[in-house]
Amino acid sequence: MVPTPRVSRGTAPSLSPVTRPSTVDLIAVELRNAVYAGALPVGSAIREVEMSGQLGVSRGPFREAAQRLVQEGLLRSTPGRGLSVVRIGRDRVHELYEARASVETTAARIAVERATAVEVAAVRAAHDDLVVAERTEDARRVGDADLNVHWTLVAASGNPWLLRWMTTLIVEVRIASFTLSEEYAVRKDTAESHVDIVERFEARDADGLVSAIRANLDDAVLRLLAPESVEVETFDEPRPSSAPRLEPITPTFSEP
Amino acid sequence: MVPTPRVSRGTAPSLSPVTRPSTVDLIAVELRNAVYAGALPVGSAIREVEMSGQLGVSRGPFREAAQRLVQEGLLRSTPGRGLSVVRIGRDRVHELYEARASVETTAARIAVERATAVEVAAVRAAHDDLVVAERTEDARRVGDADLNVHWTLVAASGNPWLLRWMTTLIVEVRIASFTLSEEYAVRKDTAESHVDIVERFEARDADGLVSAIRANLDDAVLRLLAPESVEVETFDEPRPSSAPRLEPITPTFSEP
DNA sequence: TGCTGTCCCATTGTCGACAATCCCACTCGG
DNA sequence: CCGAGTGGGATTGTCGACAATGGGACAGCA
Repeated sequence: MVPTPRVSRGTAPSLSPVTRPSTVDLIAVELRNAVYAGALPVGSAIREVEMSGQLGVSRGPFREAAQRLVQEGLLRSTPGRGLSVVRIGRDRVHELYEARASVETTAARIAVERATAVEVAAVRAAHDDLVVAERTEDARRVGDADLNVHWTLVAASGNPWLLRWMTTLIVEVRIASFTLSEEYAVRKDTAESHVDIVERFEARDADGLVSAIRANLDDAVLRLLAPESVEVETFDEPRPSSAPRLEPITPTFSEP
Repeated sequence: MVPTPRVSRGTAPSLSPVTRPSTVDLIAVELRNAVYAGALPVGSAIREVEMSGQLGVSRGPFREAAQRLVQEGLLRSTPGRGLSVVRIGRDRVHELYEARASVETTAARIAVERATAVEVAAVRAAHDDLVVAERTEDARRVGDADLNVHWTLVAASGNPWLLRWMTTLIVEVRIASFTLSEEYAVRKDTAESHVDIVERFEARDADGLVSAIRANLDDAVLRLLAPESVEVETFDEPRPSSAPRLEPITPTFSEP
């Protein structure tokens, strides 16, 4: 599941403005998760009737939500041919990680300066999850937890722009992984260096944290581009369910 | 007019894959330009029937294009209330420029390393335009040219992610300007520091270039947040035409 | 006079339908 | 046997229509 930014009202007035997600929001989240999870294979075409049917909505709202992912660069829209999941091949990995490093290092410096105790704790917690996940040897769980550490760190910066970009980048990293592994595999991307990241962050050591992040990302690029590393674990069953099944959208009136 | 990224095939095979913009693409560009030009005032509601009518399309494609801008953060969609142009007030300017600095400085270092001669020349040309624009004393033209220098520099990095973000950031900077100036003004941003930027870039001096950019952006933030600076020029006529007029979409089969 | 409740209109959210386009399999001719 | 031409089926692109929601004006009551 892709972590999604939550609007956090900084101060606490007596009443905070109520905000509910639109149907398009819900569909977009569902779609993004589907791409992230590999339920929609990279490069594959997306049939609107089928998808919108599974979500329990008509093609109209579905197409609107899809355009959001097109803007994000996760989907591609070819005029007469419809939608398809993008590929991120070898040639683009370097640029992807340049962008990712830019966001993460900037966020790191800001977070070191301004993060609250609970935000620091959140990063630590995300790292704990990663450690637990690593024990399961489940490559996908590890990948999720890995990315979640990075996402949580960016979230700790409190910068909405960086967090928005990071939310998309996470999915693109996964797409790159899928693309390079030739058919729906998730690299077993265990990284020692995450310990450094969390420790440098807790120590509020900006330069050290940036270095740790850079090291981690460089390592990730190497693993990704390593030709058929043995460190890769492939799933015969690419998708959670054989058919790309999306949860139906129900106008949830959720209680906080 | 907002500069839009052009897909540039790096190598030159005998034939490059033909690609044409979808209708949604065209509408999105038109909408983005309208926001950028202030034709759609910040905070104002957007009436779908009116807008789509002016563009000569039905509400369907228009709504799809609008969702792209929602994803960018330029428009806001409130469930029962429809679309409106976002505001970027004092409290968010700092974060906006943090994000902008991240993109621009990263792009700068990459561009210094990898930019070709023509890309360097493009930045120089953009700067020349700025100098010319400054002579006209037209605040909006100066603003356009100013932002275009920065955009061209990011484009010179060749990184699609950075360029995509920059394309949105430019509009958000303009939105911030509109929001803070209380009704459709464009700050007269004299650009001494732009000379440094171009010179450091031409000299391929990465650190110097980054410093120049930082100085320029810090200066811009100060100008923006300076309470009612005298350096501001306000237009009584906020919009190019009194009614937000959008160019009709014609399925252009454009020749390169 | 000030507040509450109600009605109406404008606008949005959603859907189904039609036409245009594209892909694929088949057929025909060299 | 291989290529181009052709037709059918499926899918997308676009539109108009209907129901639902929200905002504002007006009337009623304390």
